[in-house]
Amino acid sequence: MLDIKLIRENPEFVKERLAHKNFAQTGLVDQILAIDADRRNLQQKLDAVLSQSNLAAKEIGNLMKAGNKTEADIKKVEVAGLKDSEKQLKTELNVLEKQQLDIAIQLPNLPTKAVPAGKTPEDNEVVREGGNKPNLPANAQPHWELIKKYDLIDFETGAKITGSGFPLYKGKGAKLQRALVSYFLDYNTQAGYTEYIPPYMVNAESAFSTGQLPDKEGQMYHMEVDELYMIPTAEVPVTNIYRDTILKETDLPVKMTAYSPCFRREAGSFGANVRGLNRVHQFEKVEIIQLVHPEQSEQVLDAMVAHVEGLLQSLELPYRILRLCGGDMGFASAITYDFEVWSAAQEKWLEVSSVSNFETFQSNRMKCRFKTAEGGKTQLVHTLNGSSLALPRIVAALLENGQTETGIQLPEVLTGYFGGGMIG
RNA sequence: GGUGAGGUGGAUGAGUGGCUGAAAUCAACGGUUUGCUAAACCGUCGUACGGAUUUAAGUCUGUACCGCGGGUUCGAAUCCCGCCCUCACCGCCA
Repeated sequence: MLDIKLIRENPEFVKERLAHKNFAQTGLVDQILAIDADRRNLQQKLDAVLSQSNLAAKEIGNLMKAGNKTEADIKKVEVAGLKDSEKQLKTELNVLEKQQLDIAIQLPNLPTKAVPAGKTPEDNEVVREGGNKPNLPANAQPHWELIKKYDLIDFETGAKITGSGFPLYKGKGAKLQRALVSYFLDYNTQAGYTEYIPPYMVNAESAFSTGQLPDKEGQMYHMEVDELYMIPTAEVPVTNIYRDTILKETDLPVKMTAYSPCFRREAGSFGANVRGLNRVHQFEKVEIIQLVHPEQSEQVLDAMVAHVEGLLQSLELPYRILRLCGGDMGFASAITYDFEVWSAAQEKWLEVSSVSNFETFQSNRMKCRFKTAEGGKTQLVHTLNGSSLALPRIVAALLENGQTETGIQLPEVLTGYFGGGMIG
């Protein structure tokens, strides 16, 4: 959520940045300003009335104590008139506050100046590429064939148990998941991230704080009976650890990592893009999250990008890093880097990580602040997060890129976790 | 699911209608003392939304908030109603 003070003080800047994000309804900015002005005006009136009745109540109390009942009764009649306008003003104020909030939550985060202009994925900027694309034999197979060949995942039975997009991992396939999760968590904790196992369902308040509600309502599984949502990412429960808190400046940065299954309805997807592991409703992911001092967030973002890049390098996968253009970025993000790995057999790039700086967008919703060491002022922290990493497409790339005549060659770094270097 | 108890500031915890935005203690922060540490002593120590003033840090000021929402009353942390949550015991269960 954008800070109303920023909108108030710099509306033209806000509009310009929203346009950069390809957000059409810049008229909302003028609307919210008008409502904000009315709201403040009304609050002043209400406060004045409340102040009067507070004073009157005190006087009545004193009169009663002095035994002057007649005077007190006269006062009471006076106050009765105030109560009516109090009630009316309160109602009006509530309406305006609600209207203001309604608009505020429709406004996406502002992109930073580093974000390239553009509307579609084609406009994303390739920051750099790394790793080597393998030379596969002519008969190289896509991962869904390899999965069958080595009996790693049973999609059909998963569909029988639950529905399509709920993979049933089996044997070495299951073990590879476990190996990857363990390796990723170790890699993250060695970099100073504290490991968590969060709840996998969250309440509406948590989903609102990180920006999933109301923007992505339809993308989450929703337990209506208990009014809970299955998490689409560990980002939601883990970031919410610090909802409604005021940290000390010395507590920053807070670095957290968590493995969780992720649940996504992805109602809109179809076609070849959903083959195999390319797009599923339930998948495993290890997430990294940081809460940092606003002055640090830019360089922390770079550090997190480097962190994820190092992880991909250790997996010996060919990858590239994209800086997303304004139009392709998420609602809550100020700047996002996407990581893609090269799927050799499908001959296309698969997104495996998304690292974002949300600046104060989430913390403003969450009311996560810190007190400065000097002056003791409270201000909003910056939040950042990224996948480190999402498993399915990593597995797809590992299988496709590692395929040989004799089996699938895994990167060296996994052999200890997997208990061997080959599948097959 | 049943029964009982309870939700007050960072923590413990007092407060049953006006003197309470809230005692006290602890923690934290600043200072004095000290060779260093500790102790002792002094001081500071909630948040949000507004307003005034200041170049600004700030200062002054209004309102709201004692789990959440509503009600009674001139006046509510305190009384009433609904909801949520926590704890204990029982039941069920990995």
